[in-house]
Amino acid sequence: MNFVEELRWRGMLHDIMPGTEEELNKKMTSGYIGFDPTADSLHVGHLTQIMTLIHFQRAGHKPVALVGGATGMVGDPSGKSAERNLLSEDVLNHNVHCLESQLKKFLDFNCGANSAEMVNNYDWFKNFTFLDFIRDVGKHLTVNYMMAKDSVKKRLEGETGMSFTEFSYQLVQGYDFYYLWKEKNCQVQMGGSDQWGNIVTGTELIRRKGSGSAFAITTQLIKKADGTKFGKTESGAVWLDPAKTSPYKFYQFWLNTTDSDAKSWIRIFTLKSQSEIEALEKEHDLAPHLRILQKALAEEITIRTHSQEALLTALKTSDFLFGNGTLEFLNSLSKEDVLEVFEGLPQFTISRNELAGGINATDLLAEKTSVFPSKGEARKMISGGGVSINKEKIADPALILNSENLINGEFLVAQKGKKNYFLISVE
RNA sequence: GGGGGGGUUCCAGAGCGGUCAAAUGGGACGGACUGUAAAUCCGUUACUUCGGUUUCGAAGGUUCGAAUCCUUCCCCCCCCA
Repeated sequence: MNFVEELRWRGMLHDIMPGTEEELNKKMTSGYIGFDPTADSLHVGHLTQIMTLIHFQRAGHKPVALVGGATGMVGDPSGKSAERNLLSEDVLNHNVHCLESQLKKFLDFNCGANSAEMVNNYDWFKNFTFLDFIRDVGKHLTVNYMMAKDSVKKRLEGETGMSFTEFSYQLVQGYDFYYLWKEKNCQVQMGGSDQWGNIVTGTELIRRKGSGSAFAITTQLIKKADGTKFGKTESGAVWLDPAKTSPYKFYQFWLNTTDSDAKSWIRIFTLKSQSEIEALEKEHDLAPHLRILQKALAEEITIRTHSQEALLTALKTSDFLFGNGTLEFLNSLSKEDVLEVFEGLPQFTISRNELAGGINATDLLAEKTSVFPSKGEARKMISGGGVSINKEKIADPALILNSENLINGEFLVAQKGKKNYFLISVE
């Protein structure tokens, strides 16, 4: 199965420039996707692009991952309703390094001819002067053409306007494509569907400035069935960096997918074959409450993004927190095992003496620890029946806790709602 | 440079001298139900030692009393040149 067919049956393909598929079938081709360093980690939203590169490589082509040290300085207006804040150079550099090391995990950089490659567009922009740029690049495209782009039109029609900086973004990205086409024979650029305009600016530049041809493929933006934004949870974005989103949270994010989303996502975010997926779906429909699809999805992505060990810890933690999580179980664990189960979950320490004297629940949760931001909120939540200590609901905000409540003589387990656990240990 | 319109609690958006910690909607969080789901219903959504205390771009002022009136400043948007 060729690359484009692969994307097609997985439901990933959004738009493809005529002639692209034929070109890819002819020979090994190199193609790139750009990632702008707007943060110090990629998040799950980037996984579609990562998977696209993986499929590209598996189909025998050469994937190039571009980290936008230069484009990140400008700010892509696509999909943004307001002007962005510029990041400082230090922050950008840091972000670029973080992204590079994350991307390395997903692709094979040492497999001969179609080894993956990593580039940073800052390398070819740092010595490009403004005058050279507007003469050599800007001259080839009209403002009329640039203004017709969706990303620009929306902002012109909108309320907040758009700086010249962001208006220029498409030229900068367009030049990237031109540069890679010229220097590295990179003929295809891929990206999310919101990138179509920017990518086409590149192929246009290649046509006009280089009299060459280049191709474009965009992938579907991931949507949730309920229309809300993909990749966000209560606690913010779901990052690929385990320090920002623990593997347990990461696993949980995927496990909590709705049935209909799971059916499309398992095609997009796993490498399972068509028949494997169909078999899983059949199994899932027979017993939806077992969430076979969600589990398969969560497991494969967690392993790819983190590791087999990280998955095991995530499973163990999930099992305790949502399965047969009893106090006896916790009591039977050693201190180290308890800490492992709670790894990646919020933890607090209080002094043993303080607890020995007795602390009321409100003070403990709002003052001694920051389970709640204020006492008022802690009180309201406790009265509303939303708080448990050691798996037992407490109803009285003034309940006094002391050393006798400790599990293993070390820990208190606080729960806000059902899903939010906090470990409080004494020292 | 000239003219106009704005900045209200997480967001959108009412309020336009006291009855305003501020309508309504959304979001978020919690409860019931459940599959750690969806839908639905209910509750909470500035801080508090529950006496009060700080909020409506910022700083002053008028008033018994201001988010609401005045002055200055900062910021945003639109139009004209």
